[in-house]
Amino acid sequence: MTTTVTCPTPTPFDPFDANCPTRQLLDELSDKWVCLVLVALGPGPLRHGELKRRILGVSQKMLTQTLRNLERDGIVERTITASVPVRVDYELTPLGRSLMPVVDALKTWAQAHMDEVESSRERYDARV
Amino acid sequence: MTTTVTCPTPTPFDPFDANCPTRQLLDELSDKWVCLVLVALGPGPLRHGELKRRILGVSQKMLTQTLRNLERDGIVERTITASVPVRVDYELTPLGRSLMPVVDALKTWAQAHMDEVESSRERYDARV
DNA sequence: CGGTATCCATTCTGATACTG
DNA sequence: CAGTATCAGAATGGATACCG
Repeated sequence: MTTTVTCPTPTPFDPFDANCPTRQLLDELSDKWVCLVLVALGPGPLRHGELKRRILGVSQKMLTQTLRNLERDGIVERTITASVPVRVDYELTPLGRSLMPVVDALKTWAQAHMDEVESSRERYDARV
Repeated sequence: MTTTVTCPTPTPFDPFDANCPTRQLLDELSDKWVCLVLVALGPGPLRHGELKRRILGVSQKMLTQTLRNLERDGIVERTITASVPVRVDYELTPLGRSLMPVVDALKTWAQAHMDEVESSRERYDARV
């Protein structure tokens, strides 16, 4: 006889497996600019140039590349308004908004614990 | 006359500023292996080899490098037991445990929304 | 077992120039 | 304004060999 157990989280996806698609997705989300872009888009749509000015130090190339990936994943939506010059807005999709709290928590954690991390680094570097 | 306003979150740290230390910290946390290492250490201490077997596809070099960074930041603690051969355990510090829910949420999000992301990608790739 | 050091191919990224 | 194309230099990461 066979017994079937109902599991509360029946996800077959396992990022610990190198070949699971979630491994690659996690990798993509763990990108230098993803967190900042998503947090920046949290309050509402922004144009390319506005994003670039908000996220100091990002190059146009990297910003575009990051936005393209997020658009492809369905996390960000790109809207083109035909005008002269053309206007392009980026905003979070519902999927993107579901990710927002997560990346925002990451940013907030970094801000909240920066001091602790810095003093830990000093201690670490001192004893070498 | 000067009025002082008490702010609930008086963090002067701003990761949108390229020179803020949180920018670099966020960058470090957004590393390919950090999330997996922390999630793996969630349940309890693990040896180097155990971690390597758990996180399929990570090279010894990358695992060591990731662990060193996390140790330096005070997120992971490294314990050496003198024996033959030597035994090295890694475990989350209290600071690291405070970060756990965040990275776990990221991993869980990836698992929960992998299907949506994949179908979005197919749609995106189809219209090019 | 855990770790370091070295070598080397690959990838990444910023700068620059150019298009619609 | 938004974006693409190109190219050279930097950073990355894997493989390998070796140490305590």
